[in-house]
Amino acid sequence: MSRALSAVKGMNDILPEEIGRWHAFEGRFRAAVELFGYSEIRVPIIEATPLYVRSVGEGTDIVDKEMYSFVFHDEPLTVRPEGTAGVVRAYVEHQLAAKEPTSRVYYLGPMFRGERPARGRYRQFYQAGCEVFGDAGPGVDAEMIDMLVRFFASLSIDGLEVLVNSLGGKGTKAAYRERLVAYLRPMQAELSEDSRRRLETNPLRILDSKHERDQAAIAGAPSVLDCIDDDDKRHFDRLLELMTKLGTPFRVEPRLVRGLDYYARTLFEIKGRGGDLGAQNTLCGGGRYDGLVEELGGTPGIPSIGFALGIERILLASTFGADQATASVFVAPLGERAGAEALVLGRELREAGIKTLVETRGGSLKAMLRRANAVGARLALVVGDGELDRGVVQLKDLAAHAQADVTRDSLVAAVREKLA
RNA sequence: GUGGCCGUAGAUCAGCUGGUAGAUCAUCGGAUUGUGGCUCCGAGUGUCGUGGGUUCGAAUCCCAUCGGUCACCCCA
Repeated sequence: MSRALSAVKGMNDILPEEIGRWHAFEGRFRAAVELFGYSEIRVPIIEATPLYVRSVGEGTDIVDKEMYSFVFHDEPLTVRPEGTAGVVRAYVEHQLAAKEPTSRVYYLGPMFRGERPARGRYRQFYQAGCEVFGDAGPGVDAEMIDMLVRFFASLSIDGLEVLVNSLGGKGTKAAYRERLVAYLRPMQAELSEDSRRRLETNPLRILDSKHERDQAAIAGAPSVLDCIDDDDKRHFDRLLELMTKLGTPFRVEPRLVRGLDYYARTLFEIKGRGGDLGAQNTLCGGGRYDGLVEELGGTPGIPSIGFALGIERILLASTFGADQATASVFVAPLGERAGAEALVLGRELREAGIKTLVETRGGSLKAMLRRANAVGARLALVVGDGELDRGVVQLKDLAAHAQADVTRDSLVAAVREKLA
């Protein structure tokens, strides 16, 4: 539909009819991660642009072309494209490292990236994520992945696929990068245009290319796992051992890389298949970013790991039901006197904690009862002149097709009993 | 950002090789002036995504544009 005013491309309204599933998801997510000791942290949606340039990294697509950046009173600002950078900034700024040995936080909220929208990919999209600071793993790594797999399964998402890899720490990451470039350079003529450009800017990303021209080159590329040092290797092997012990399904994918620079060591991604999920089937991505706290000015040596999951994608991939918001009681008044009384009745019921909808528009009784059914009410209260004169209300059990007059005084109790 | 496909009532769609619109569901009303979910009857709504062009005449052809979607890309 074309209107004079419409939402900005790639940004969507979440309407009342859909919000139930969002609430359901949010509730389940909070419950699931709080069980593991995570506490919510809320950080601003706008941060200084250099924060993202330094953490996500120059040469990444996010920083190079997808950020909503602007200058406000001479200050370069960016609407957050991801959640980790802001959380790390807050962790460093408030010196949480000095207050507790490890910190576990989670967040929930909108992120913004100027990509071309498609199913499961929007310019304003919602992520939920967790971060753990101060634990070098690999126990947390395994616990975190297992937590996610179980959480997704509880949401009845099928076809889950867990991919894990290790990029190695700072030193080995750089060494591998050189080795990869040395391998690819001789065959650069055969590579796709994008990959040729990335050879200079971000060679690791070439491994992730689905371009047909790149497949042969990628297949023969040296594996990161052959380049990582002994420490990294021990960490990774222990992670796999723990996941096996937990029974968490996984697949080692040596070509798994991410589009953000801060990752090091453990890297994982969880994909889904079912539901209405389209081509954008990565439900969750995460990994270690051991050097980031120091990079952003925090205490050196504080390790960290985290993940972010895409809420829209989870909603597309799953079938769990919405939180119900329908009214329990529908009040149908006939006439003006009853209309006034209906408001009073409604107030009494709500004060007793009963979800009540008063038909303030009036109309024929037939129409009102139809509406009572349509909104999913369990009980209807019919009030007309006859009832008012007798000091009663007609209490109707919609499912049972039964009705009885109830005195005004005993109404709340009678309704309670019916709903119990 | 590049390329393909699509865009008709609130929703899903029909409308052949051009003669200015229909179905189903939903909505609302009615079927003894106060009793519902089924049934029956009735009603309404559309600048046929938008703008321009071809034509006596376009939802139907052409161009552009916007939006959606798929692939690339990217990633959640």
